[in-house]
Amino acid sequence: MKLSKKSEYGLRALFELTLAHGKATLQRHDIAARQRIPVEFLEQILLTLKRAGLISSRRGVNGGYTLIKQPNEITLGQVIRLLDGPLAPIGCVSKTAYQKCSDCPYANKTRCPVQQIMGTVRDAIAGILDHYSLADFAADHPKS
Amino acid sequence: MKLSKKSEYGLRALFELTLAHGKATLQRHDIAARQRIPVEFLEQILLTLKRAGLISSRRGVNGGYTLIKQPNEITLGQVIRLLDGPLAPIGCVSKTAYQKCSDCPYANKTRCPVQQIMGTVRDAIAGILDHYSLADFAADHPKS
DNA sequence: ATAAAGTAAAGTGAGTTTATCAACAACTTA
DNA sequence: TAAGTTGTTGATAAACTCACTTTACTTTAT
Repeated sequence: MKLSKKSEYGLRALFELTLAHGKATLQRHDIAARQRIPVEFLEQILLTLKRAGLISSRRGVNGGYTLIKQPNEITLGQVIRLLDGPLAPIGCVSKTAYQKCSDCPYANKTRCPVQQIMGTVRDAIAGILDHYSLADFAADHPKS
Repeated sequence: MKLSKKSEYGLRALFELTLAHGKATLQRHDIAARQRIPVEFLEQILLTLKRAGLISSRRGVNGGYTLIKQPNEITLGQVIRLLDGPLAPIGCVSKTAYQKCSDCPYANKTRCPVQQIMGTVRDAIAGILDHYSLADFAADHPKS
């Protein structure tokens, strides 16, 4: 049930970009310094966020990164799925990346006891994370 | 946000033991066969469940494992914590195994944006898993 | 005594996480 | 256009975790 550093850093980076949204572009070392993230690792993360169309970057002297979508259009759920994979604790209850469990004795037959409760957990997690956007994220922490 | 195989197998094993509760003791290969778990791995799991006082075992010819507590006294949350560690997605929001995040720029200062939302997630997960017992687990699947 | 069963710890191979590094491409300003 | 700054990409790798496996006991019933 763990969130990876990758996702954590990704969220922190997007938090900074949200605070700067509409005001400034941030360079990787700014983000890295403010959130204490290893720069090279951060690059990797920013790259996948860019490929996913969440942020854009400008090279050259006054370059840096900017949010490309509105903060309220990006949910934490999206971000974590992007960086960490499905939210579901177990493949067979994932809605965005369903995977049949190959070895399970209940597969394709009757309902599986584990599957049932984990489905509930998944819904709870997704319910929170898919309804919490970067805008909410930043709104809770106006200063800093 | 993943549940390990260890926890999954542990839950399945306890499910079988719950069904047999009061009726029979189960041997490791019975459990393994019914739930398709590698026997040797299962042993390891049963051992930690035993050390934690959830089950007891008898050696020798007609040995096997039995639930030692009442099914409604064991929650899935307990089991998963035992086998997988804290439910919290991030150490600094765990209630049973709190860990200060060393590198976080918000540590000890103001509230951390990530910490806040992850706290909510933790509460949701724990809320479900700590109120769902083996008894509920088995009640939902009377036959099989 | 012996065979069935559980106990315990260490080992293993594959994969993931968390980075680091180097070379390159592109952009900006002077 | 040259110099300098920044982003892009891919390779590499240490450390760790996962999911078992192996090996070597110890206990118990018959």
